[in-house]
Amino acid sequence: MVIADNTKPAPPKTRIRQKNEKRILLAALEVFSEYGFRGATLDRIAGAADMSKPNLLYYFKSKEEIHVALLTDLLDIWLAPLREIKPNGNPATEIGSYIRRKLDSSRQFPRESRLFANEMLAGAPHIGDFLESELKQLVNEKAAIFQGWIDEGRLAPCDPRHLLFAIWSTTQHYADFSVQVRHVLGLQPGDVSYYEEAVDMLETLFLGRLVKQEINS
Amino acid sequence: MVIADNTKPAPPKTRIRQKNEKRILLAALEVFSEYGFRGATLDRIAGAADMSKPNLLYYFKSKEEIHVALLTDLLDIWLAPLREIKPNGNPATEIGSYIRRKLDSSRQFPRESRLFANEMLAGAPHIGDFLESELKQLVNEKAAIFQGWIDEGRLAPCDPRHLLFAIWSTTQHYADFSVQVRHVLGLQPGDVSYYEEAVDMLETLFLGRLVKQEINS
DNA sequence: TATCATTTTTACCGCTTGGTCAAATATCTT
DNA sequence: AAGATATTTGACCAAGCGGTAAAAATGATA
Repeated sequence: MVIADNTKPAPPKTRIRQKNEKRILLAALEVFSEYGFRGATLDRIAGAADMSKPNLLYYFKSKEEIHVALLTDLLDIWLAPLREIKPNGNPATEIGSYIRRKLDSSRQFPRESRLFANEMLAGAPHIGDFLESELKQLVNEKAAIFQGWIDEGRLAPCDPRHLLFAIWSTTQHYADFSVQVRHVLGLQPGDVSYYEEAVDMLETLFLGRLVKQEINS
Repeated sequence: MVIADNTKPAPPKTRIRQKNEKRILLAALEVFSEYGFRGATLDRIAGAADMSKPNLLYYFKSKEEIHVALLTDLLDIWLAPLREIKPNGNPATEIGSYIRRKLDSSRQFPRESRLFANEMLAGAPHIGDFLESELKQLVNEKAAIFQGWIDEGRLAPCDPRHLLFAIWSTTQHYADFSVQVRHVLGLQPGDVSYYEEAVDMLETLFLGRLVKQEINS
């Protein structure tokens, strides 16, 4: 659905404009995701985009406008894996592939994930509305699917929303806390060889049985 | 072990000094945990401590000194639950109580958790050393315990370090992403009634069996 | 109460910040 | 090539930044 925007008529997208807006957003993503909104500076973003600050402000009217543009793109990326969960499949398949999609997303869009994390840590000042409307609704929708499986005895009784929290946190951890992961595992920056181990671990955790049952003495 | 510090002789801790240092650290924790190091300002911290900026700088020589003081306290809090894992117990008990300790910590020290998260997101510029020495060593030590259980067949084969990642992320999520949790669950700020559900979920996840086995057609 | 050390305030500094403006330059169209 | 348009630049500004210096106020001590 395209909403007719009755704001200022958007300037025509020339070749140069398209290229430079992309460059700016990429640079801003890098800086915002590392330092958060307040910690990021236009000078730094302009520097990362290899562009003068007034030139940058020719394409985006303010720091906030850049941030909003990034967050807007981000929300689609963030929601996409969740939207794909279908009620038809069986729990193991659906949850398993959701985990893989989220893990893929962490690997492919680590900076977007950190941007999102920064926004959460700051108390979601820009996307609070999104959280309590769009996200909440989608979560309830998908939670209903899980609840159906629970009622059918195919899933252990639990609050599906907390199950979603667990999937989000474990998968996003590899993007948001990548420094920690790298240091503990002894990996170089950019090395994503943790991926297979992570998939194995999370499948064992969510789909298998981690701890064997023991008969206590 | 107390190390003799050959730095400037520390000023005597008067009543007033003790009280004000505490006030400053508390205010700084609030501000740093919300905006990160770069996004936090001395004016804001001074304001939150209800104190003039020069007065604040009378107690701490620089913004960095306050940050370091906070991070130092933080690391003890962060490591404490991990240190308690003992090789004697059985997997379910040890992992279960570790989860509960971490979840308690998230509930009791949410700002410390967010401070830590902010430092990670920024690439751990101040505690990188800690990560690749003290933390890495402790993780390896505890991972060896888990590995022992795996070898004995009491724990599913997996990389214990990734198991630790999963525990960290799921428990810290309730502090770091509390805005999201609150919005999705429809809770008021400060409402920690999610706690029991979270414990249940995580125990089912880590100690029980989430998904029932099904015979595929 | 006089003396001294501690604490607080006022005024300020140099630098960085987000952002503006007009002029200069490059690009597109005819 | 000329004119219109889109882009880039350099000079600038007010506010905010981390931090300093010195005086003023407060507290402890004798």
